[in-house]
Amino acid sequence: MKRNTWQRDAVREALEHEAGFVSAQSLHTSLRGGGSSIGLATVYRALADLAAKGQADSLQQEGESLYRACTSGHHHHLICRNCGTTVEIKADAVEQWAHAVAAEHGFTRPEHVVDVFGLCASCSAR
Amino acid sequence: MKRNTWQRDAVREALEHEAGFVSAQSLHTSLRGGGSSIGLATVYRALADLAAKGQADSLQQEGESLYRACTSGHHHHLICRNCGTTVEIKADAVEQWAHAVAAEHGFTRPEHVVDVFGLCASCSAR
DNA sequence: TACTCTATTGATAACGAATATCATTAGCAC
DNA sequence: GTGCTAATGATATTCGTTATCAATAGAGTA
Repeated sequence: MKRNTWQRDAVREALEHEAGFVSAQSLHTSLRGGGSSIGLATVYRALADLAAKGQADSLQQEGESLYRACTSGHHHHLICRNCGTTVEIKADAVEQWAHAVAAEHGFTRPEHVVDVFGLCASCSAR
Repeated sequence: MKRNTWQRDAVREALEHEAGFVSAQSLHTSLRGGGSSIGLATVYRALADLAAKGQADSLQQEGESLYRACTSGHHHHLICRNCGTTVEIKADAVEQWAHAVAAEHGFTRPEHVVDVFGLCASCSAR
C-alpha cells in the first residue's frame, strides 16, 4: 500500500518552487538548506515516483537526470545550452509523426524523446 | 597536431561492424576479445573524437552513452526498448519544426534530440 | 487509544560510467 | 636517425545513482 509522507510532499513542493530543471542532488541540497533533514536516497526515490506518475518530467543532460514539476500533459522542451532556461513547447505534429513512424516499422508502445537545445535570446547576444 | 594511430582505426572499424548502438565498455570488451590490447580510456577518447567529427552518432540510454557508426548525414532513430534494434529514420518535417520553434522563441544554434523508443515487431509479439 | 504490520526512511556502502593522472610509447616533421 | 610531443593505457579518482538494512512511522484494526 502507498503511504503519504511529509518527505514526498516536501520534494514535490520544492520541485514546484524551482524555476527550471534541477538535479536530485541540488534539490536535496536546497531542501537541507531550508532546514529539512530529508535524505538523499529519499529525494531520488520521490523524484522517480513523481516521474513515474507523470507529475514530473525529466531529461538527461551531461550524464545526469534533471527533473521539473509537470504543469500539464505531455510536452517537450526548448533548453538553453548556456543558462539552462527552458520553454515548454507543444508539438502535436511531432506526436503524430512519432506514432506514424513507429507504426510504419511495426513498433508498438512508442515513447519519444524530443528536446531542442540552443542558445536563448540573451545568451545569443553575448 | 592530429596523429593517426592503429587504435583509432580499430575503434572506427569495430564500430562499423556493429549492428546497432554499443557502449564504449562493450566495444572495448569485444576489441579485447578479438585479441587487441587497446585500453579502455583510448576507446572512450576515440569514440568522443568520432562523435565530434560527425563520423559517429550517440544517444543516451539509462545513464550511459551509446555509439554507432554514422552512415550518412543527419537522422534520428527508432529504437526497440527490449532488444535494442535500431532503425534510422529521416524526418525533414521535424528538422524544420525544430528550427521554426527555436527561432520563434529567439533561440539560436538549435540542435535537437529526437529519438523514438518502442517495442519492435518481434518483441511486441512476445 | 493501543497494537500490529509493513511501507518508508536515511546513513552509508556499493556500483558503474566516465574522466584525470602520468610515465611510457610511438607518429611525424626534419 | 633524431627530437618533439601527441597519444596511449594501467590505474586512481570523481560523481551520479542504486542497494543495503536497521530503525521509524503511516494506516488500518480491535
